Amino acid sequence: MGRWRRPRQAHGRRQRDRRTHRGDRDMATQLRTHRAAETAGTEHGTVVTLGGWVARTRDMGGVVFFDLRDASGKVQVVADPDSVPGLEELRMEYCVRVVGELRPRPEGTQNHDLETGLVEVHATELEVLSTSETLPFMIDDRFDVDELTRLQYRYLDFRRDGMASNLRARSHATAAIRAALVAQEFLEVETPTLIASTPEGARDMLVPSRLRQGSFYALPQSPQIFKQLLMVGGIDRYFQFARCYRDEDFRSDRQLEFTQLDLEGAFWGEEDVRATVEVAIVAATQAVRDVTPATPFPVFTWQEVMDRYGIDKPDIRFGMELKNLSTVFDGTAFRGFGAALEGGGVVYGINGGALGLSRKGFDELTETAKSHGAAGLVWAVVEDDGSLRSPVAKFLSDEEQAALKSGLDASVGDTLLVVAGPWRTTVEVLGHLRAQLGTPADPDELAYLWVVDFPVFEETADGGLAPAHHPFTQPHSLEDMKERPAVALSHAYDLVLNGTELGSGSVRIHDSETQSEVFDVLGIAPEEAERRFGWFLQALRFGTPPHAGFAFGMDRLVAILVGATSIRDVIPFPKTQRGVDPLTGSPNPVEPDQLDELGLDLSAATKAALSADDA
RNA sequence: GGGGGCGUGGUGAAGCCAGGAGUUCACGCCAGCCUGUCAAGCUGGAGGUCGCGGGUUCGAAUCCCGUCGUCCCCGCCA
Repeated sequence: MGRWRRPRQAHGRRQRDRRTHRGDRDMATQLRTHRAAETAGTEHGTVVTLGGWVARTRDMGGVVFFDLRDASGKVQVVADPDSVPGLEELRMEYCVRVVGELRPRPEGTQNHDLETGLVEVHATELEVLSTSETLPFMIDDRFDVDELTRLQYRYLDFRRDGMASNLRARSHATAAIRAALVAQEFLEVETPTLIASTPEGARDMLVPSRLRQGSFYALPQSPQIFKQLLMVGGIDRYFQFARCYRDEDFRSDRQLEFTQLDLEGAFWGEEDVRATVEVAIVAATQAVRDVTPATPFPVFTWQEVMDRYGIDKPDIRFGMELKNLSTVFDGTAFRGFGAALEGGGVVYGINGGALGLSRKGFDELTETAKSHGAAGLVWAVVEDDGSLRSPVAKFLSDEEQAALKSGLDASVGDTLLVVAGPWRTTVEVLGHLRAQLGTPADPDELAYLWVVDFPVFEETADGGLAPAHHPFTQPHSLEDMKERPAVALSHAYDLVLNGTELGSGSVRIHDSETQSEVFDVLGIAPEEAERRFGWFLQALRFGTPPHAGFAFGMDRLVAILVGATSIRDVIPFPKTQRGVDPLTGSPNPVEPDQLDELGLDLSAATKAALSADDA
């Protein structure tokens, strides 16, 4: 151990300092003996010293109450202004130290909404440790505050119960995962955050090099290659809470920098990965929610979730599954369906339940469907007499209407939504509608699931094929990949929770021969592969063990576990949608000298924009 | 890159559609009263360039155009 010793803070008891017992009143003064929440279990009559913030003052004239809040909770302090100087000057969020006797509250004045509501501290001494300016917002979750203001004063936001408990939840989840993995003999290994840029994937965050001007580091989008090198190096089981960086546009569940639990194991296949990730997820869920999700999590193939839910990250807390109605409309007179079927397409539908939509509502749904690529949307409402009210009812035979109703298990009042077209587009359109219309019966339910057997390629906007995962993913079959790329599958898998993709992983390619061939099929020329990944291909030539791994987003996981609508609520200092930290003002322009040192010069347009901002 | 919501004393909102004096509500702030409150209560007070710029109008927080900020969504995120 070094010579720095930290006072032990566990259970709120500060390690006793010997000098206090000698009666020193200077630096050795014990600033507090108890934390606020501990007063509930402390013997009446004890003289306690508390340190914390003035949450609320209630000045009755002859007697003053205030709530003293610290990290553990709150306790009421009561005092007589004649005997305790400074009491009437107290304002919200003053930081104070209070000495007083712990007493039971008089009969009838207990506060059962407060954990410490049966006691109160009768103050004999009050010291204002520091005062507070008028607050920009109330330290009280009952008041909604604009998020920008919260971010500008994030340190005050932390004093509010919501953020404080989110930060605790995150810490507990992290600690639980670490403990669970260490118990399974995983090694926590750090990997660099200044690495080489590779063009594929998300946009890299770049850091200019001073020692090699004109060259740049990239911040990692993930520790992918490094953890594979650890496997080559015989580390066997690796994990890391890895900060990752992707310079793409923001969403409520996306930030420039985010944290993944990254793990990898040697001599592993898919089942080993799933079992281990489940251990980590269960540990985190228990730590935050105090519930134990059933394991193993359900496993779906990609094909199955697309066909049943129209999305690769389904929320299965509610039904409303997609149904293939193609056979129902085989030979139909309705051209909207008939043309799609004749063109090799499909007809799928969902039962939206009792939506009670107006004509305008249906128009909006139709717009949604079209914006996701549908030619149109057919809707039908089951009337009291069992007939269908629909713009296209007159084109559908009685048999087709009956089969539509039975195919979607429709009851009176249900709204049926039907889309026709190419399979992929059709299911995705319905998947969006399902996600928009469906509501889980129990919003607290946690529905974890695996999606496996992703395709190797996915279709791009211009009809071409692009790799769906990173190029180190093991395909099911190299032959399929070459000969039937559109349907070839890979050993890639996702973990999904309540309609959110938590993370993904894969079985990796572990020999350079296969890796080279995959690069080739992915359209990366041998020379290019050698130039960019030569060192990695070289590493694979030294007896690489089969290995597989996973990474999931801690921000997303904790956000869902605590019920936050945005990961910003579980990130201490997040950035706004424009990538700005309103508290510190990052990113900011730098001095010309700094740029010179890096061999950089800003474009004329950028300089002009900067000086315009200054003016 | 595109679509949408929002921007009004320190804070949160209403006012905007249908133009007529910075009007209102709650919290906070300042002063006073009050001995059992706990989002204390009562009385009084201070505090705003209605994000910014332009336009329409006799007159703009309100209508129009632009711009900035923020949030949500599409694209993007191997």
